[in-house]
Amino acid sequence: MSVRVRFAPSPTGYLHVGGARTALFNWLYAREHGGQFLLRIEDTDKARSTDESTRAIFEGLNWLGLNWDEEVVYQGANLGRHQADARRMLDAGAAYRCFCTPEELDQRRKLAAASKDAFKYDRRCDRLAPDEVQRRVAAGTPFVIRFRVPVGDTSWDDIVHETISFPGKDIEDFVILRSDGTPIYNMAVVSDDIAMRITHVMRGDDHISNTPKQILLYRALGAELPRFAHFPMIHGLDGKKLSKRHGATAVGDYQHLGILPQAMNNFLVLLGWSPGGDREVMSMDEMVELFSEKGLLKKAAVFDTKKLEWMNGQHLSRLPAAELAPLAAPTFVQEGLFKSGDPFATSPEFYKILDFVKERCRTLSDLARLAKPYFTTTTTTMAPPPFVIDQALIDAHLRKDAAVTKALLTDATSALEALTDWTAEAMEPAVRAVAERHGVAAGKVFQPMRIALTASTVSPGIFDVLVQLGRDVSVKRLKEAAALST
RNA sequence: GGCGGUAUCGUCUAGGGGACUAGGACACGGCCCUCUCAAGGCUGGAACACGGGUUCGAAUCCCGUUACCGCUACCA
Repeated sequence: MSVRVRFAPSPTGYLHVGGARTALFNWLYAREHGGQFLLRIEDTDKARSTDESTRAIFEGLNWLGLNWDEEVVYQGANLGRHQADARRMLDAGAAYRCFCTPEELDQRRKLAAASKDAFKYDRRCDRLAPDEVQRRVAAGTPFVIRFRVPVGDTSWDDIVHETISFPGKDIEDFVILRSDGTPIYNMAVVSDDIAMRITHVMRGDDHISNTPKQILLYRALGAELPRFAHFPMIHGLDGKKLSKRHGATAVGDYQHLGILPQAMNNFLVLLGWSPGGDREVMSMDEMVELFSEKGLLKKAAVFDTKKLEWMNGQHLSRLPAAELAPLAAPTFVQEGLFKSGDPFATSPEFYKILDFVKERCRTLSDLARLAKPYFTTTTTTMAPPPFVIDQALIDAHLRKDAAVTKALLTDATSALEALTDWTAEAMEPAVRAVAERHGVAAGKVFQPMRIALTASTVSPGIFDVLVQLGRDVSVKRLKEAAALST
């Protein structure tokens, strides 16, 4: 039978990195087995669910490239089936009506807590005489439907944990249908997973204690059991469950921080899974190729953004410019370097700039910042950004030892202008000779030149910068800087 | 409290009874490269939670303890 897995988030917030990791594992598992990866929105908690969250989940998944098969299933649309399944269990005697009110239950729970006893529903309503039950139903007394947990242990062979077992005595008769007729989580999930013909239920291990209940429901419904896999949680740096306190936790946050989707996936896939050996940086294709349930880990992992950034830098510098360009374009648009849809975003000129600076970047923001000085010609939608050197940089690099710096800059410029070949090979000896003539280290010329040419203390090798900028722009900037150096 | 899960450097992890003087990566420090910053190379510090077994031999298997995490709703 073909593998069918699903990612089933509730739309109560943005797509969390933990959820994204669960989605990724499911997606990878489906790809590994040539199966289907389905998406189900668990929107049965009307109070907390929002359309905005649903959209955010779609966006997050799309950005990560975790495309799903078939139509999205909205749990709320299946209310009728959930009720029918609960009803079926009631009719078959696997469940019973419970007339205890939430207030009564709450009180009994508190009582149990006070005497340090574990609270468990005492089944009093299951002992009601049939005619009493009928009388209360006829009288319109509100009731919930409770599942009658059978005696005996419930266990399963978990894909990541191997055998997990729960004694029947520790599972209470749980509610499957509320007094307003809506299903409780476990009921809805099982009903939907059966209807969607899910073969592998793979989720966070915070669902381990739900699993025996769900297994019981499958049995009562006469359905075949799926295989279960429970992935470890992702924690913050302090070892606690990842939350807002830890800063960015939504995948969208990382997208805006300039993280590449493949780097995000690569980082996430290593939280709870290992290909074995020393393998770390992988493309999506390699992840698909390498992924296997064999490497699934049991231990909770800590989300370390430092490593994510490093990972992003690795992907950034390995990606061919043509592939990087569409991912980077939105950041350049945001930085005002060209407008959305500008053909420049797919031009060889842009690719050349990207290849020129990408190696020294960790995020897309770094990329845009470092690339800016090389936007020297008009794109089809924007004029080149104004070239201005920060006053602080001028003071620190151009006006310190102003006389010397000015002479160095002027002489270097003349030497360069005299060159017939505008190549790094021709420039280097010429500029070094200038430094030598002034009796200073070559770096004394290079750094002011760097400021002059890029308005930054950071750039690729200075002669490569000169080549990239071209003769006219280079000479112009050099002369402007020399003028500033007084 | 009850039940369940987990336990290798600060973090992600390799390891599956002898290959372990426990390997790699991030982070941190040093050195090299070098015109800056990255990248890269070399290098330093840094871990098998504890206690019992089993075994000739345990990071690896078993038991217990401890710690941490999760669940314990007419939430999902």
